[in-house]
Amino acid sequence: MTGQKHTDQFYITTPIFYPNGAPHIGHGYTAIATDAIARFERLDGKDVFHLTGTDEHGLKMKQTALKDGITPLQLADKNSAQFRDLMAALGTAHDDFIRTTEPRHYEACQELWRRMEANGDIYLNTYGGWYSVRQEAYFAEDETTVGEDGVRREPLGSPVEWTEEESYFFRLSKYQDKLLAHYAAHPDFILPPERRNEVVSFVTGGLQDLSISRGTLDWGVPVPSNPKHVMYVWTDALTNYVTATGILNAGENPRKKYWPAQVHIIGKDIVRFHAVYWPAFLMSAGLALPERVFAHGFLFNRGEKMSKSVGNVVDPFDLVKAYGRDAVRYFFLREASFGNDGSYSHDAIVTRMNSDLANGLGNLAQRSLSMIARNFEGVVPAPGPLTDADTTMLATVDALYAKARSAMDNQAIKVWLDAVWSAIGDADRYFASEKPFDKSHTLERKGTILYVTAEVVRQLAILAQPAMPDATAKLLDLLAQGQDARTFKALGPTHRLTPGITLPTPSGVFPRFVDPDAATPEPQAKPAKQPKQPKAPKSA
RNA sequence: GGCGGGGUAGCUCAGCUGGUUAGAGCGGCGGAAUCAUAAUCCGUAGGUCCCCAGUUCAAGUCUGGGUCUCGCUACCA
Repeated sequence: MTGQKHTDQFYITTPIFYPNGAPHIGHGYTAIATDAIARFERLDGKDVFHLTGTDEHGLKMKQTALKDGITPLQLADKNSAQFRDLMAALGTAHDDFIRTTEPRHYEACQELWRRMEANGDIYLNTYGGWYSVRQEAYFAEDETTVGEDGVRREPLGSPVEWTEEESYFFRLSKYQDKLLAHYAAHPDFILPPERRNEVVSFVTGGLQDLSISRGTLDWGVPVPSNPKHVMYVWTDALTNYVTATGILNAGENPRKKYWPAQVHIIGKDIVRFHAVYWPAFLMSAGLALPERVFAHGFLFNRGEKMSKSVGNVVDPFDLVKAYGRDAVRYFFLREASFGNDGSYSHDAIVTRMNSDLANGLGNLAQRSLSMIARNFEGVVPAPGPLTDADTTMLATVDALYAKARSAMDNQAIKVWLDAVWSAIGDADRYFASEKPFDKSHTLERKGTILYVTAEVVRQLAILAQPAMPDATAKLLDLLAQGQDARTFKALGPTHRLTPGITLPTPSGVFPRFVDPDAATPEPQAKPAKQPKQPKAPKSA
């Protein structure tokens, strides 16, 4: 394995989301995964900078705004706020939320442009294509069809005509070999490997120069040397990662130290932009390249792609409302291997909630803590001599950090969680075989078993924090752990649970999910025809 | 067409550089236990590891062929 550099800084980004409409589950998935990674690194002692935001320029925004009778900026304001709300609902702890309509971003984009231009990589030429006046957009030839009337039309039916306009081009072709050399020298630059293969194959096939400005659009960042042109959307959008650090802006910025980023988390649909265009832009501008681009897969609703026409589009806010923030986070992170596609359904979520959370971690905590409460008046017992079973159990949980760390070196989120939950199973077996409830035990032996179990729960809770910040916080409260005792430094044999401390009255941390209606359908956003049964246990 | 992934127990999937009776979770079935949120533990379910042919003392794990499936094959954010 080839982990990342273990510096003390960790700059991680989500893609900036296109607020042309309301957020959907895919946005939520990316945000949750990125947040879990960021939290993990932060707990592991890194100086983390977690960035997210919205990408607000481009033709689509303009068209939607026009249709709604508002300005593009008004549309952006409205929808960008929804993405902020989503982050809040999911409990992400990002450090900055960037909007591409902010002045700092204009400044950075224009500076990047100037540098690429100064390096001789930008030139003016004509861009030709089939243009639809109505759509204000170009279409590839194979997207268009010639009707019986002899008129060529784009997919939505408006006529197109061959149009050529001035456009600035970026000499992408110049970077083919440099990119290939970079991929070769940094085998983990693009993960997972399947995505890397696709990119290498694409680049090997030859690169054409890229049209990076539009003269027919006014909703974007103006080209410095020619304000009649606006930067093409990817030139604008990708730059956000650099903007947020301030390295292309005038003045001091304590975040300048964060570039280059350790990892860009993206969906697999935008790999090329991040793994080809973006590094080429950066090379041209003389900036360092991010260490890694990690492309995750998609989550499908019961294995089917979400689509408005099928009517299985799920609102992430509804999901959080129905199952709770932590459960949704945990499910998304555990269910699918990060990088592969996965699927979700009401049944699958409920199974995870009940099996892994309520019956797993929740039950383990409850069965041990309630016995400490009853048998030791809530005071953590001092362990007596340890048996082989005790030391084995402790060794198992002590080994967890190393496993989690090496998994997360490659953003293998599921591997990390699998390891933690595997230890929960071990702890249940330990508990069942040592039987602290057995009447024949001395009080000391009983206390030892409960001590060991509570210590295991403590470490499990610390390790599970990045996935479920709320529930684990409660769990650590139940173990009377101070804030300073919750980082990964507190893992392992050197930071055992302190005997003699008094614990609060234990209470359940992971509620069982009980269907209000046995016949509850999948978590689909229903077309309004069926009256919806409230699924949230506590909603009216 | 080219390139790249996949096809393993009812379901979802692990199986690294080839090596004893092929694993986990969920579900099903049968026991045990009673600390715990009707939670937990144990046993079991007897799977042609897609098919064919090879290499090898030995292949799910390598080679060739076939088949099914998915992704990429440039300006859509």
